[in-house]
This record gives sequence, C-alpha cells and structure tokens, in this order.
Amino acid sequence: MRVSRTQAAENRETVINVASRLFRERGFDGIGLKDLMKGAGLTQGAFYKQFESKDDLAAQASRRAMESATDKWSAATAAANPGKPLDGVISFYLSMDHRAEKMDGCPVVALGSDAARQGAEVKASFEAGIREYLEMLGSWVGEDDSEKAGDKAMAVLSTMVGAVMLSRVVNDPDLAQAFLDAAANQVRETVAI
Amino acid sequence: MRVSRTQAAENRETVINVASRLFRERGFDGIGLKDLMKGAGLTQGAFYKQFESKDDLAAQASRRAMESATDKWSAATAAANPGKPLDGVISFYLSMDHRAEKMDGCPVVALGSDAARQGAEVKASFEAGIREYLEMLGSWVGEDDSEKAGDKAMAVLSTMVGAVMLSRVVNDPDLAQAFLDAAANQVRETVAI
DNA sequence: ATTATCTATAGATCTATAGATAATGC
DNA sequence: ATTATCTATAGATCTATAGATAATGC
Repeated sequence: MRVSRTQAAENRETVINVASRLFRERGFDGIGLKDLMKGAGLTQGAFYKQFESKDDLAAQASRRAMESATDKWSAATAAANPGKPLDGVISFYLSMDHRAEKMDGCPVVALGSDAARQGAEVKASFEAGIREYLEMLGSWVGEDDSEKAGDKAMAVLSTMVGAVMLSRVVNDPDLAQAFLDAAANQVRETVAI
Repeated sequence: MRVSRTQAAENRETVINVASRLFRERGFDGIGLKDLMKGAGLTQGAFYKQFESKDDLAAQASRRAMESATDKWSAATAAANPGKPLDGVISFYLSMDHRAEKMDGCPVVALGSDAARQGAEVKASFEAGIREYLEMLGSWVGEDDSEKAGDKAMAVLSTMVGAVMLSRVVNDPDLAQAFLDAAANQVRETVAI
C-alpha cells in the first residue's frame, strides 16, 4: 500500500492540480474530499497525510490555478502579433469559450466570490497571481510613468474580470457576448490612450 | 401554530429578505435552511410550505438582492450633484465600505461566481437586475447614439464589478484601495469621452 | 375543514480521525 | 522501523419529508 516518496510527491501534485480545476468548476463548497481524491485516483483516507485540512488544499489549489492562468497569459502573448501583446490575451480571455470553460478559466472569475469568504491563505494565493497579472499588463499598456501604468493595469484587469463574470451570470448569450465585446473595446482604448 | 394569510405572506417576505443578505455573506452553499429560517424567526419545518426547494429560494433571494441594489443606485443618484448622477454611485460602489459589506453590497460581486454555477432561474434574477444597472448607466454616460451608450454602460459596469471583486480577494488594503481608485478614474474618463 | 408552523426524523453527505496493511527506506 | 494509502467510522450537518398541533377561514 505504501508508495515511494517521489510517488507520494507526485500524488500530492496531482491532487492539487485536480483540485485547482474542480474547485473552479464547482466552488470550494461544491465538491467534497472524497470526490477530489477520487479525481486523483486515490481514496479520501490518504488526504490528511498530504494536507492539513480542506482549507489548506484550497490555498494550494488557488495558487496553482493562478499560476496556470498567468502561464496562459504568457503563452498567449508570445504567440500574439509582436508589438500587440495584449491582443493575444484579449482574444481568449474575452471570449465565449472562456465564458463556457470555468474549469480551465481565470480563477478570479470562477472563484472570486468564494475566495472573498475564505481565510488569508487563500487570499494570499489570489493576491500573488493578481500581482502577476498586473505586472504583465503594466508592461503592455504603453505608459512611461510607472504609476500611471499600474493604474491602467488595474483598470484593465478590473474590466476584464468583471466582463467575464457578468457574461456568466446572464442567460442570454447575446448579452454575454456584448459584455465581452464592450470590454475588449474599452481595454483597447485604454491601452491606446 | 397556524398564522393568518397576511402573516404567512409577511413571513415569506422576511425569509426572502434574510436569505438575500445571508446568501451574499456566506454563499448559497455556505448557509443551511435551518439557519436561514432561524434568521427569519421560524423553524426549518416551515420552509417547504413557502418554497419549492432551496434553489427556488436562491432565485427569489437573488432577485430581491438585485432589486435592493438597483434601489440603492437610484437613491445615490438622486442624492448626488445634479448633472453628475454617476458620481453618487461611484462614491459608494467603489469604496472600502462596499468592499467590507458583503451582506448589503452588490450581489454580482458577492455571489457572481456562485450564480454562474446555478440554474437558469437564479441567472434570470441576476440578468434582470443587470439590465436595470445597464439602463441607468446608459442614461448617464452622455452619448447620443444609444448603441454606443449601451456599450459604454457595459464597459463601465464590468469595470466596477471587477474592481470590487478584485479588492475583496486580496489581503493588502492598499492594493484593494488602488483597484477601487483606478476603476473610479477609468469610469469617469469613459463617461467624459 | 384547512393550513402555517412546529418537532422529529430519514437518508445522504461532509470533514476528520483511527487502525490495518503492505511497501519503502534505512 | 517508518509511512503512504486503504477501509471503516465518528460526529456533525444538510435537504427534504412526515405527522402533530393549533389557529384561521369558511
């Protein structure tokens, strides 16, 4: 029954990865430890040798989810039209695909309301990821003054997060699309100014 | 034990009002029917004569919460500097007080991530409230072209929702304040253009 | 006679722990 | 000898239902 240390470490990583996806899909309270561990091919009993508590896993999974999100931004930028790094991000972030894909999408949108009710560890995970977002955006907004760049980055991130959130809580797909389009235009204008 | 029809109707309203606040504070999954009914001075057993299911209450409470939010916007506008109706809304919506007051704050921020996982009835409640927000914003953004006004309204609402959401998921109060300030400036610029 | 609310409970599920097991690591 | 994982379970809580009660409404 016992596995090697490296296998145990791999198992831990798998649990965190699975949780980072399932929490985004169902919320921290929407999935139990039994199903989370099952998703990693283990049983519930193995959980507490790996994590202190469900809250502990929530913090680890939130960090992992944010890392995965910022990695996606980096990749999208690298693949985008050179000189227009933000366009690559806009085209997937403000899309109907992103609206539909909670599990692989931005954790701030998928879990933001839940995270606001969690403890400082979960919020620290989100804060670290958000600072990553801001750093990237700040370098793309085309401002010499770094304070102004930071302000623009925060405004742009707010607009993007809010638009996807709003697109998800309405039934009407046309309204959802309109939020995403309006946000994309707003963001492009802000960066261009 | 039995009460009059009018009393029963009042009880139902009380349950919806209590739920609209407690759901915002703890999430749909974060509070049980027992505590919800207790908040209205009743016991759990009385619940199912008033509502079909917890999901049913979630839809009713979401609608009530959105109505209360749009009422607040109307009141803030009426009290604001004439000619600058949006300023009244900005000053309370994009504030640290709003960040701290989940129970009485905007339902989209407090429950948006949760609502995205709910059924069509809950989303319909949110959609109705969001259309109210948009109608007000559309009349304030100072655009002759009504399509452009609608786009601006959606961008402004996205920015406001996103900023409060982001301010709540970070621990650092300075960063939270910066999100709110950056959003306020962005919104004022968008309206002025 | 009807019914809004109460107490009580069924049945499921949740987090966390206990003890057994079998393979690792020394 | 240690320990990662397993099965089993404690104890709490959750939604929903059943049956009793007492006041309303006809």
